[in-house]
Amino acid sequence: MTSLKKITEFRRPVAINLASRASASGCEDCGARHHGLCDALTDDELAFLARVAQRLTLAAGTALIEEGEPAQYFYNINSGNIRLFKSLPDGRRQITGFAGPGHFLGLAATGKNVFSAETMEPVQLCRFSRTAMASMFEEFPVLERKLLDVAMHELVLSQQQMLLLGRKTAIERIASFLLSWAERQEICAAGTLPKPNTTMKLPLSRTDLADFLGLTIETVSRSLSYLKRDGLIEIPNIHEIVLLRPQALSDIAEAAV
Amino acid sequence: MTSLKKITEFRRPVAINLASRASASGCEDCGARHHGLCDALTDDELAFLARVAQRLTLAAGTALIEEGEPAQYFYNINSGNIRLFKSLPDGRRQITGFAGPGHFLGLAATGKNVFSAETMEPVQLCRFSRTAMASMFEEFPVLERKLLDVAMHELVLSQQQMLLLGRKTAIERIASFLLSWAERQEICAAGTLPKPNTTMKLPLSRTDLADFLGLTIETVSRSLSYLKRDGLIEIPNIHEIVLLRPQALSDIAEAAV
DNA sequence: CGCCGGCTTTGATATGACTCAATGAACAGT
DNA sequence: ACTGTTCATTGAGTCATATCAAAGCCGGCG
Repeated sequence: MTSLKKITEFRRPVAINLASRASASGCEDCGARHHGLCDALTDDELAFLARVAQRLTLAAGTALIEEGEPAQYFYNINSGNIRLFKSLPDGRRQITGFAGPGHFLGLAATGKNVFSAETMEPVQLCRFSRTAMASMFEEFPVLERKLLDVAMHELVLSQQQMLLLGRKTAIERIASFLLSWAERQEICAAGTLPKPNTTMKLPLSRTDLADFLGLTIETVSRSLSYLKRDGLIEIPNIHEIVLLRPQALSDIAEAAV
Repeated sequence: MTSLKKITEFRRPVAINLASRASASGCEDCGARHHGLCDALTDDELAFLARVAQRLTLAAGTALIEEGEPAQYFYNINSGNIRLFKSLPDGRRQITGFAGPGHFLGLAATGKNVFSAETMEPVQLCRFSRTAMASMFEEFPVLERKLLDVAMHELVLSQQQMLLLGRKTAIERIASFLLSWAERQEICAAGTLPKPNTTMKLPLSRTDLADFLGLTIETVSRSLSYLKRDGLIEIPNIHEIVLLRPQALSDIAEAAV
């Protein structure tokens, strides 16, 4: 299949959400509801996936993709969260996104990884070799359409993040992040606000938060304290946040005038 | 075609490079060499494109896509450059990318635009209606594969830009930009440096540059002056830059230690 | 229980980039 | 050539965030 070969040759590493229904990979939560992005996979597709996939469990803090290394595998996450990032030689780090249950980490079949990925907690995932991936696409060309949709969704998120990193103040970044994280956790529908007093989990360290928002941990901490003092949020513990006044957060996030 | 309908419903607005060879749209330069990303279109594809496309010429400064407005068309650029950006209510603006000859601006067939686009100079382009686009995909499903490739390439660029916006200093941003712009202009192959003393066109105002790099025009100007003083670049006129010492620029851009 | 080590919060100071302001250069129209 | 307009450069001062430093908190483990 020369045309197939071409695809894999040209495909770049990238993090996308396959939003597979369930699971070949055994994940109970990988419904199409993830990002509401594309249809669930068919049973045929799932069965095929089950045959070519390799299941793995990784401990927290495992580096599964390293920038600059040859890209060898595709991953589909079942449970747990992964951070994706790029680094500068002097150690500065920018987290470019997160991948959670249902997300898909596609790698260049040839070429090198252009970002790194580490598990933030114990992670269960399915790994596909280059050839398994290729045969999957051959078997189900419709997958490409689905991948295209999710890749485009990722691009939309990237553009939002560029606006945040390039033009928003520290407090605006924090407010924006909290709301977008709520959307990501499907606490609220895309484009809507969560209800007041909604509690959400936040499995990120302050360092992760800082590296995602282009700030320092001190500034992150100060901004959160500020929001807390003003009664917009509550922080019962380090991994939970209560959104007391989402509308007020939104006003800050979008710099409403 | 229900499946086709679904695609268009879910497709998000996004700027991608179709890298069409040339053209239905009459562009002499739209070779596959653009980004070296995917194969040229076949003659069949080009002929089909010619039938469904609508050719337009736009004056410099025309707003062709506005964030929040309903998305109606797909565009394929023949000549000229377009800036893509997002804005905050108070006027702060972040340019998220540029689209030049051969690039493709895809719009959600339903839904709203998530970014705005304006021509930076006179632009010739082809416009496709939602239905024309849909029939094109129906006719040539392989287009989706190509779009997937270019969407992934755009994601790679976005990730680079996030690192730049979140973690680089002003001078590093300028140096990075100059080199990536050279790559974009195909003055050098991806991943390589241009030859010393290479001259390149830079059809951006300082304001565009600032809004792309998350800086102010003053800081952009100062950083360029600094590079000029140190003999890394030459600025014969506002729309041209000579890269005297690309390696030195690269050392700054990548924060080599 | 109590000490230790890592992470977070808070405080004090420094600084890179922004803001405000003036000057300079390029260009269009008269 | 002159004038007005717009955009770019340069300078001076300010401010938001980074950096440096010191507590505070919390979980693990002896």
